[in-house]
Order: sequence, then C-alpha cells, then structure tokens
Amino acid sequence: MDGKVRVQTIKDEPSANPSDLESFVGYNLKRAYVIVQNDFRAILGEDGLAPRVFSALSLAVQYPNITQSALARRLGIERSGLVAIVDTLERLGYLRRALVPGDRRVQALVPTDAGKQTYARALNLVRAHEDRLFADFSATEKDTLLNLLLKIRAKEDERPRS
Amino acid sequence: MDGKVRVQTIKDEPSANPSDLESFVGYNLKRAYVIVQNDFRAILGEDGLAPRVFSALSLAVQYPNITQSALARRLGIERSGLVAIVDTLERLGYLRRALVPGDRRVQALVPTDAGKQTYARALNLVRAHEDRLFADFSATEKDTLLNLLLKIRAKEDERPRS
DNA sequence: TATTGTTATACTCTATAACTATA
DNA sequence: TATAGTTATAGAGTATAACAATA
Repeated sequence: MDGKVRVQTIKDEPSANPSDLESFVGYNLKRAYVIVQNDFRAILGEDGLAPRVFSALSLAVQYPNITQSALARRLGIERSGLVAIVDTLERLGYLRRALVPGDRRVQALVPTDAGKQTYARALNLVRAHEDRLFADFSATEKDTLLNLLLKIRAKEDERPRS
Repeated sequence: MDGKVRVQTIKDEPSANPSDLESFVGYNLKRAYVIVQNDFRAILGEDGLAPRVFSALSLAVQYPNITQSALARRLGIERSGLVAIVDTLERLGYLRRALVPGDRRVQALVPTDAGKQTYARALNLVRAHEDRLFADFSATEKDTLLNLLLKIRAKEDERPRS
C-alpha cells in the first residue's frame, strides 16, 4: 500500500456500524430528550416560557397555594433552585408569593388571572408541540413510552438524592 | 368554615392528583434521564468518566482515527464543545491527536493502550450500571424502550440544528 | 432542633461568534 | 470560499453550604 488506499478510510464516517453507545438507555434518553426539548423551545418561542418555568407554572396553577418547598420537591430540584424560577414568574405577573396564616415561614404560590390565562395558552402550545412531534407514534406507542418512562421514574425513591 | 378546615389543605402535598405535566413525553424524558444519569455518575465514581467523556472515548476507541468534527457530529454537539472533552481525554493519556497525511487541517483521534483498557473497564461498569438499574425490565420492555427512543432520535434530521 | 425561603457561589454543559491554518 | 480546530465568551441549569426567621 502506498498511502492511496488507506487515506480514504481516515475521513469516512462510520455510520452503518452501530457503536456500543447505541445500546445504552442512558445515551438514547439523553439524545431523545435534547430533541424534544429543542422542539419545545422552538415552538414556545424565543421569549416563551422555558421548560422548567412552564413546569413550575403548571404546578402552581393546578395546585394553588402550593409552597415553594413542595413545588421544588415535586419538580425534583432543590428549593434554592426554585427561587429564580418563582422570581421569574412573579416578575412576569403570573403568580404572587402569599403569606400563609398559621406558619410564617411559608410562602404560598398563588397564580394570578394572567398566570392562569398564560398557562392555558402555553398548555395548548405544548400539547400541539407534542402532538406534532409524535404524530407518527400510535396511541399505543406513546402510551407504552410514557409507562416505561414512569417505570424509570419510580426508581427515584430507591436511591435518595441526599 | 372558620379557618380551621381549610388551613390544612394549604400545606398538603397533592400526590394522587396527576398533573398536566405527567402526560407529557418531554417532562417524563427529562425526569427519567436525570435518574439514569445520576446513577451513571454514582457508579462510575466521583472522579470517574463523566457521561459525555465516556461517550467520546467510546467512539474514539471504536472508530480509531475519527476526526474531531466527525466525532462532534456523531455526538450531536458543536465541534467547539468537543475541544475540552478531547483535552481531558488527552490529559488522561487515553488518546492522542495525530496528524493526518493529506489534510493538515485535520487531527485524527488515536486511542492509546491505556485508553483502550480504561474504556474496556468503564464499558463493563456502565453495562453493570444499566443491568442493575433496569433489572426489573424484561428484555422486551428494554428493547421496546430503546426502539421508541430511537424513533424519537430519527426526528433529529427533520429539524436541522443550524 | 428542624424547616422555609433565601443568598452566594461554583460547576457542568452547551452554544455562538470569531480567529488561524489549511484546503 | 469552505472546512478543521481552536479560543473567548456567555447563558442555562443545577447543586452545596450557609444564613435568618420561624416552628
């Protein structure tokens, strides 16, 4: 061989050959999550609600008077991390921090009318985003996927975060 | 009602009531991904390979002489972001940047013996991590999950990143 | 002592834009 | 003109540790 034969294979991209990575759930979860998240952001717009802000608003609207600690627990994040999210939602006028009679440590999150309306609109957008993105999934496939993901989520309790 | 009845519901955590979020694939993907990733890090150890470093090493070992651009494309990240990862792997002595005769812009990634051995060990750890984490999944369930995630990943081409 | 909300801080991951050297 | 690697930079997202107020 005089260098002419091998040079080509150096730059070729191996695409048929499946790598070890493709067999891992973790790797595929990550890649799939990035795709869905990017589509979420693209559809909700540049200045739209970020996924985690949407999630927090969702729970605040559905469970009015939820405390920040309870909301953080629900979202699976630290309560310190929720402060900025609630700040954002309060600054946008979508909820208020309200005093709770009986426990002055706590601040209940109360969605405003604007918050409820914005959430209703965003919810429709997010539903449309997932409907479009999973248009080629049968109802059974989507259901199976959700159930398998829930089965993974059930493991959260097994290995406590702290 | 004299305030005694309602106060209790303020602090209660609603757990039976499923929120809108639970029905979204994106939200469940994220939550599931975090659980798997945390377990990955816990098992590979504090100073072990981070997921993305493991992934890069995996492809470098399996496709020796792959270029950085090709590797970044495979991993779905920008090539600027790969620099730090390759720096790490080179610093650890797991691969070398090698000149390619014929195109002096390119640097082929060549795994060292230490890199190959470390990868072999890490691969076993990662397999053990997933085997343990998905011990309660049947072969069919795991296969179904992987196929559904791949079906999502197939959408990456539809909506180009740039 | 324990909990709630908060701040300060740092770290990881990632993207964009611009540069250089090559092609 | 286009591509490969690089740097600088900034922005999310998150965690840990500590603190004040309150229980």
